Amino acid sequence: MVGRPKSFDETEALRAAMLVFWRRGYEAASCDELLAAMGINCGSMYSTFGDKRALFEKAFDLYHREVFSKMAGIIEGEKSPLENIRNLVKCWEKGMTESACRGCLVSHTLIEFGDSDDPIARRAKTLLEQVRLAIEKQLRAAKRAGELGDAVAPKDLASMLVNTAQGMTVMARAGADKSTFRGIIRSTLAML
Amino acid sequence: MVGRPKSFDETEALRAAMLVFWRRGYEAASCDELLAAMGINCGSMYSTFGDKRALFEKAFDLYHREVFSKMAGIIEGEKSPLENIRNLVKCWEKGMTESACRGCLVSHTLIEFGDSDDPIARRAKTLLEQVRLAIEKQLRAAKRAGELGDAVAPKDLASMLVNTAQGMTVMARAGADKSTFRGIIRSTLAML
DNA sequence: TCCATTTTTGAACACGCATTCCAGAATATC
DNA sequence: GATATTCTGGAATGCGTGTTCAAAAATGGA
Repeated sequence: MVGRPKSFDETEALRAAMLVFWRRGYEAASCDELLAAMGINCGSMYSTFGDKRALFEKAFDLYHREVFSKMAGIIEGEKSPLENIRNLVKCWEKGMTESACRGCLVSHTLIEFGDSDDPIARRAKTLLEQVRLAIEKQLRAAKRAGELGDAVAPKDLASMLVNTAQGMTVMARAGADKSTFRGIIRSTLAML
Repeated sequence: MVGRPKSFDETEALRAAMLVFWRRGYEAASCDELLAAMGINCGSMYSTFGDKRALFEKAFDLYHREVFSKMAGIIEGEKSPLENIRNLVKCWEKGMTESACRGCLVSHTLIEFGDSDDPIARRAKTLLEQVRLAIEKQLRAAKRAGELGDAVAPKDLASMLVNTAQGMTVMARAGADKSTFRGIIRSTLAML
């Protein structure tokens, strides 16, 4: 390989872009803002990632790998089924009270692209459904193990938990403070 | 007053615009789409409402009056405090399963304007906080009346209920079906 | 040192979309 | 019927923002 070497790390730039999309959503993230965060200029971005949309999809991939894989690991954790779900909820609390990027990129994507038949919307929907299914599976196991009352419907509860996570994205935009999130989490844990 | 009379009903046009904003959000609602729904053209719109932003604020007002006032009425209903809150949750279910415009205009507004110090964002935040407070008030009354267990924290539960409503806006964009919403509602009602 | 190759830089471009503008149309008053 | 006034239609405008492009810069190999 000959020629001028890249002056930036591709993955680091992508991560910086992901953080901007995470905070701002797709539309609101202007190229200027993205490029400033990535520390490169448009030429480099376009030759490396394609265009804004392609960059977003790669950022979405990264989010998928880093954030959702971590979540899947917690759901399929080593403790008892119910304890794993409780840990998931606690992990959400952490994300909402400690991280600078609060909320969820997937929620943003759904709000922005949800009513179109855009492929990225379908991906986001699938992702959500996978999480719901993983939670439901554990709740069923918890029920079998007697950790959960007979009256509880695993599917309903799983939908509700996913819904709670989505809600907190909006609440984060609403400027909800830490104590609000702690209250939401406390109430949620009270069901488990 | 002399001159050519308006060929459209102002309130009806505004309501049509509100429905578009409700479905699409502010940015995604193009002028073309708005004008088509309103049944007028840009000249009439600009002379009547100002510009797109002013139109949005008037639509937000209308939403505030029609949707949130109705909600406030349910919260301060005639039944017992807890029953009122249960009715509110059931009303949400109705909104998510029956209405063509699912989700909440306020949630959209928060997602789009939440991280700016835009006045419209502040209005949306205030609105949400008012609802939370109204719910909390009823939950306190319910607790005093012995309708609610001692372990329940009214503030936490109120935050959680508001959060649930916000979540369903995202879920609606995620194309969640009626049974999903019914499940969420069932799980929520199980706490009350 | 010179060439081939790839990346960087930032100004120029293109395009969509909100907005404006004005000629024409509809009404009330005189 | 003439005039003043207000509304309508749609083409034209302007602006913001994503995208392109060409020249300059940085490397390895001959």
